[in-house]
Amino acid sequence: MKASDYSNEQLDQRMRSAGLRPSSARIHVLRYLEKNRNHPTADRIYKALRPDLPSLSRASVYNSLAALERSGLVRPLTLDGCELRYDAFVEDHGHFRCERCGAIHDFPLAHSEAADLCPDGFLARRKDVLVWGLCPSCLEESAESANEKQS
Amino acid sequence: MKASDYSNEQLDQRMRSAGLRPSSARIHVLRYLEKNRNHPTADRIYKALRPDLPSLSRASVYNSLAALERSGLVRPLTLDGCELRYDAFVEDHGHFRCERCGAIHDFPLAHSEAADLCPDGFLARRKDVLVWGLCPSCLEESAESANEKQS
DNA sequence: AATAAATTTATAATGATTACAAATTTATAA
DNA sequence: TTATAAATTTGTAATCATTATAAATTTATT
Repeated sequence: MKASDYSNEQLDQRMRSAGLRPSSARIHVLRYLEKNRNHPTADRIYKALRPDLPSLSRASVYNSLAALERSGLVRPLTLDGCELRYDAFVEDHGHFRCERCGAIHDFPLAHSEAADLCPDGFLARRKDVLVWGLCPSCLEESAESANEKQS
Repeated sequence: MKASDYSNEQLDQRMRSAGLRPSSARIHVLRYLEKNRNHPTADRIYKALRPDLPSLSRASVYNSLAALERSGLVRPLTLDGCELRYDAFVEDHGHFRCERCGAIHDFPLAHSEAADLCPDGFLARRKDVLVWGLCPSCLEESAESANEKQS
């Protein structure tokens, strides 16, 4: 993504073509999500924007996220129990959460998988795939510690 | 599942072999989840058990669910934003939510899909797949109403 | 610049979940 | 069985995320 894509004019245009009034709060929230692809919560976004926008209210962040979601510019996801996170990457993709280090990795869903990921006779519009397990570096570490025990 | 599987002795045994102390609250919660495969929330379970167990507290339902989850006897899932649901069917499977009628359908994950559902180099331990869309009967209805408009 | 409509703000309310300490239940050993 | 220690349950208060609300502000339109 080019730097110019974060300009107000660019975001303004994208919101207009999505049928959304480009208010100040919405622009800031969307720009934050474009720059921070780490699935932040509403509260994290609020706290991050606050220093530069002292008048921003928590409710505006929630309102903006709801509006952006309705227009398809961002999508919600749940990683832990009961807290919504948001993602400006709206194409279908999977999320991998490492049980050891907690890191989240995005991964693509191959077309065949995505198509099959739904029983016959059902029409799939959107998919959320969340996989828990061990990421490569944690796998390596646990292999090493197993070796140490052996030798 | 046989009727005998709901007996206290059976549930008692399953909990013991999972390394869990078979307390009264846990037995009732697990039996409810075995019988009601509709992904109930903690509050739904609490309200359903209350009439027969007037002394049951909401906190015990939460505690029991947490203990059952730790032992792998039930698994949590999120269907709507911010409310945990529980499932006594712990094998990997997908959930389909109809955007029109709201019904939830469980569907199996084919082995190949399940195996591929994770990038190379990662070790998958558990998967959650949630698909939104239209179920067969709602698809049919929307096709009918489209026909009416045409004719 | 004036007006109407939509959005934001600040705050209160709600809903789900967790924390906590006292009371009870469960497991273990005498 | 009874005594004891450990774990669990209860009831309540506290917390955390989110939604509701009404007044103030901003945005789009005339």
